[in-house]
Amino acid sequence: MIIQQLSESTEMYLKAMVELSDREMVAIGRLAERLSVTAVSTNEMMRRLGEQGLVKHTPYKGVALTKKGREVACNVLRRQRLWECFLYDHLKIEWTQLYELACSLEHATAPEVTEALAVFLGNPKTCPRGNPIPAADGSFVPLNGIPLSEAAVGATVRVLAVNATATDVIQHLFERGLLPGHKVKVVEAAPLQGPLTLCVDPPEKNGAGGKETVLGLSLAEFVIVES
Amino acid sequence: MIIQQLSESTEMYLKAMVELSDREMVAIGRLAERLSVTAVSTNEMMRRLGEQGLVKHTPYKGVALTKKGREVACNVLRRQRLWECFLYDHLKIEWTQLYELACSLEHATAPEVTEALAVFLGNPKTCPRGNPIPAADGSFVPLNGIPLSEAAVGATVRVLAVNATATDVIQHLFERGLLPGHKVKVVEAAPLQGPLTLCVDPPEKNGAGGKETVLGLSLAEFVIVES
DNA sequence: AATTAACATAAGGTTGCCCTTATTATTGCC
DNA sequence: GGCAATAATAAGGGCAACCTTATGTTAATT
Ligand SMILES: [Mn+2]
Ligand SMILES: [Mn+2]
Ligand SMILES: [Mn+2]
Ligand SMILES: [Mn+2]
Repeated sequence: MIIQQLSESTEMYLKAMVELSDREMVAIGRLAERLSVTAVSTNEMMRRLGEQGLVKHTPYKGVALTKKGREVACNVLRRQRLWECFLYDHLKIEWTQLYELACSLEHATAPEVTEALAVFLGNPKTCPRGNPIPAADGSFVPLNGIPLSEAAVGATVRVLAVNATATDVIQHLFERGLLPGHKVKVVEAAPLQGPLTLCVDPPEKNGAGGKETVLGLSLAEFVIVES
Repeated sequence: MIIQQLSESTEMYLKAMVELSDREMVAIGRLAERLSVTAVSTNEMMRRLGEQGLVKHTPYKGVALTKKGREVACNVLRRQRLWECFLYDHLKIEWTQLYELACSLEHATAPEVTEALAVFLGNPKTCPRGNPIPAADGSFVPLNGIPLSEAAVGATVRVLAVNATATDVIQHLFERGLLPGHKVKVVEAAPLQGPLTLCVDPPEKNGAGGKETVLGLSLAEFVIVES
């Protein structure tokens, strides 16, 4: 099987699919929204990727990655998360910028570089945003957590990962202390899909005495906490 | 002055110009050849870059970088050579692959990353291929050397840099020991633009007892030696 | 069963960057 | 001064990714 170079666009569509829902079907609309592209463009692209055997599109149901597509997608994830480690640990880049900066590098990284980088970093298992780094063969253990938006009111949970991709969203979460390792107590959930009221604390503390903050439910979806 | 993101193509044209002849005019044909693109395409591109104020095209004379264009070009060079240092010194990537691998990364590197990388590397002045690394403001001291193809017969000179960009050419030169620091004695130059006969030695030696090799003149142009 | 939101598809466009082929212009050289 | 190489320009295309606007189609909801 000859693996030709895939375009940045192609890689981003595949990565978005695996990020949105590993192994399940993804609605074209969700994909389009995530990539800031119209649904028509996404449809076109899914046709092209279908022809290349990277995705399977079931009209009116959604798209799913094929085995080959998932391999590519996981490899993109690997590259992006390895770069996040490097940027954070060695270049001291701000946490909020990691996703965006690594998202450029990921498409310009040859396999030799990816693997040498992994060795250089000591084969890390997790990126600074808390997500697992797929192995060279694409395998990885998915996080065993739930979105903060689904945590029980009154519970105190630890943040495992932050899944947002837009830098302004990441910034917003960061400013409220919502980073991996921090403890969060869900003080209150406003009715009718209203915002959450939270107490957020650094790791040592317990999410009770910390600063209180209000977080929209759609943003809380990006924060993965232990279940 | 708002600096919008320039395309990879644009950056490569500008970089090729500064590599071919800093501050002098470059013939469209030479540029086209270097980039493996037709002269017509190069002409088109020069029109576009002209409209953006990055180059000045004087028909039948050649193209030259504007001040703005040269700034961009030097910044691309900086990124590429910093990456070469990282790939070589920290990732232990093979010397022959450095140019190609760094040439991808250079276009995906934001200013924050470039500067943090420079700090991480200790602000190196030279890349593993021997070329100077422009400072953040674009300034750099050009190498004070001549192409090996212009060295006097009988002379023993030290290699300062290797300027080739095609990996197979770099490989060819590498196999013959033509790397920065090595000593070369020009044993003979065949007449009528014929090949050079060389003795190449590692740094300690003196380019006399080393292995003898024959090198085409067009390849010898890529090897910069002290003048 | 009808309605509606989401989705699919068709059609027509744009932009960037590449190509070929043909024609014209310039320049350096014999 | 004429010739050949080089360069420029014109014209016509291709392809990947995007877009809008319109028109069907499906499926979930009432
Ligand atoms: Mn990306
Ligand atoms: Mn490049
Ligand atoms: Mn069309
Ligand atoms: Mn045209």
